[in-house]
Amino acid sequence: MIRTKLESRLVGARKNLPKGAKAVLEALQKAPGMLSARDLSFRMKLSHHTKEEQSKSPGLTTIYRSLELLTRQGLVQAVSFGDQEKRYEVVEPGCHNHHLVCKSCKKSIKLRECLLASLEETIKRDYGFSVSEHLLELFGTCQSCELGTNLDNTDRR
Amino acid sequence: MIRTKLESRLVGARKNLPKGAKAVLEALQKAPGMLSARDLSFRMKLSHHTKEEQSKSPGLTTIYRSLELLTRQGLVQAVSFGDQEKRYEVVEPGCHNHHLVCKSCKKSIKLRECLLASLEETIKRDYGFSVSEHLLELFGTCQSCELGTNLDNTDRR
DNA sequence: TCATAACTGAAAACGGTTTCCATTTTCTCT
DNA sequence: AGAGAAAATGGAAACCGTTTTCAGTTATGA
Repeated sequence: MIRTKLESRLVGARKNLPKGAKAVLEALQKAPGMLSARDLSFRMKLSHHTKEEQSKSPGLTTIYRSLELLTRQGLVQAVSFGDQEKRYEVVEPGCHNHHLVCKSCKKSIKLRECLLASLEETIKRDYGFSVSEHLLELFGTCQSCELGTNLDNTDRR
Repeated sequence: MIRTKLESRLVGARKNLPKGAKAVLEALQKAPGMLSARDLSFRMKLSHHTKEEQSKSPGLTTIYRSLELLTRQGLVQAVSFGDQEKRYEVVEPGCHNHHLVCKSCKKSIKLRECLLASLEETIKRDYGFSVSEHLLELFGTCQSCELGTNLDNTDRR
């Protein structure tokens, strides 16, 4: 069977990811929240133990490339908070999340559903505009920070 | 009367803006849409005619500082589309806008009202989270691009 | 008018991301 | 298994928007 690598990826999807991308996906799955590329690189190095092993974890370039690939495949979502740095998280294939980001403890809560899905037809009606993508992140204070009961200072984005 | 410059700014608000900030605000008011800092710098230079005058238009540093000041005062809004570059636009003091950004003609339409205002109490109820800020931009295709009737190619962001 | 605070701009630093390019790994077909 | 092609990789450099630094200028208030 003649089939380019690109083609088999489209068929096999996440089965035949390059080694680097697999490693990135795994690291991202283990992570407690969203990670920047640099965070990822750091965590992946730590998860190896000997110095030799550490040198085996993918370089930043590969991490960026893998994130791009995984994002294209819909396995990972890039999240932008309006600052320079993008964060990444694993998603249900093809789905996306929005977040409540606590400005105090920096933790983020995933919204259980996309608030905009229903609004997009209203927009089509009112503005004649077909929405295909959107950016939505909410910032504020989470319950435990508001009540002062939050004892966990982990900066867990 | 003893009053620091900072204090009088808080009182006089937009009256006694520094020269650079005034110029930036004016340029932003004249602009057809959102402008990046670099766009602004470019346009401000063009709006002066002789070489000598051009050298009088504020440098990039001052532009960034002015934008920061104007944003703090609520006269200008920084808009993030999830890419590197921030764009700025004049707003009704203290208000904010969201946009429908056409991926084809790059023009953006201001939403007539904030779609989230009503949702924020739902969020408080469902998640115990108090939203104080949010990021919302919508991307897709505007009516004239969809119908193929858009003859205007101006990249007017 | 003098002293101080505010403002400005050029250049350098910065931080996240992308590109370049030479090397290594993996795949595919015999 | 082996040869040749395609894909993947990593370090260094480039990039790009933004911020900082610092020295000089301008405005303000007593």
